[in-house]
Amino acid sequence: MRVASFNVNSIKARLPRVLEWLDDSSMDVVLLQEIKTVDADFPRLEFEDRGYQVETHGQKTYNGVAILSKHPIEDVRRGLPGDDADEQARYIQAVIQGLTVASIYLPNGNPVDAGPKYPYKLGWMARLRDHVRDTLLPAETPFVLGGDYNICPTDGDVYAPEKWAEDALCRPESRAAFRRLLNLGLTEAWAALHPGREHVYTYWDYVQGRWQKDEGLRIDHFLLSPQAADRLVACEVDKSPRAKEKASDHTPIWVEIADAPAQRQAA
DNA sequence: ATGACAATCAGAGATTGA
Repeated sequence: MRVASFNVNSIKARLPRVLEWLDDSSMDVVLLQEIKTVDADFPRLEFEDRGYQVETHGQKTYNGVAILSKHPIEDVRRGLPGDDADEQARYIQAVIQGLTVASIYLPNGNPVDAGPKYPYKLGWMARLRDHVRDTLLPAETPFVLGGDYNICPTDGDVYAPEKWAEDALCRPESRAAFRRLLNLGLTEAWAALHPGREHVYTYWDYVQGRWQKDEGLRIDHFLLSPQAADRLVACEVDKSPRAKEKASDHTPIWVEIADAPAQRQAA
């Protein structure tokens, strides 16, 4: 099963781009971030016409996540547990053919020095870790958490690390929180399959020809449970959508998860 | 230090993003 993650930076502004990419790629499941619309205004018919089921967790103007799937979607959960007062739509989870998937839009966190945004980011990461530790891992089932993590795990994931050292995407506290998540026993799919490979990006700012100069950041990731990691066969970044007119500033990343092995017969 | 660019809401310009 192929699962992609794509921060579209507004599903309405990006609809033709996303549809043409869906037609060209062969994804079973697509995790979207920054749909920037409420559920009622999500263009679901266009996706249903292409054979995708649609589940959204939207919000007016900002954030918003969604799951598209060619297979039935079960047990949908909206919102990250741990703070009932948090109204930002950044997490949706579901089960598809026995695989738990989540679409994650982790807070950006800038500015670091002032205001609530950086504490909110670190708090959100702590809540995600709690959810993984207390609910997802104990189930001992395969899961993939895909999305825009707004974290550059290492300096090799940044075009100019010295310029970004104090940014919320690169700060030591941000990277430590990301490692704490991995240290629960998760596998970061790209890093696992492309060890040592640097300067492969999933985001390029619109300004100053960043795309043309390949000055980007790797901030979109897939984190896999042990049961999913055992079945991981591929993880790739598809740069082609970023080159188009009216592109998102992100490009899709996808993983291929092998079918579950047949149950071993009792002796 | 600012703005480079894109999107939203609104119907101009502020806010957000990474």
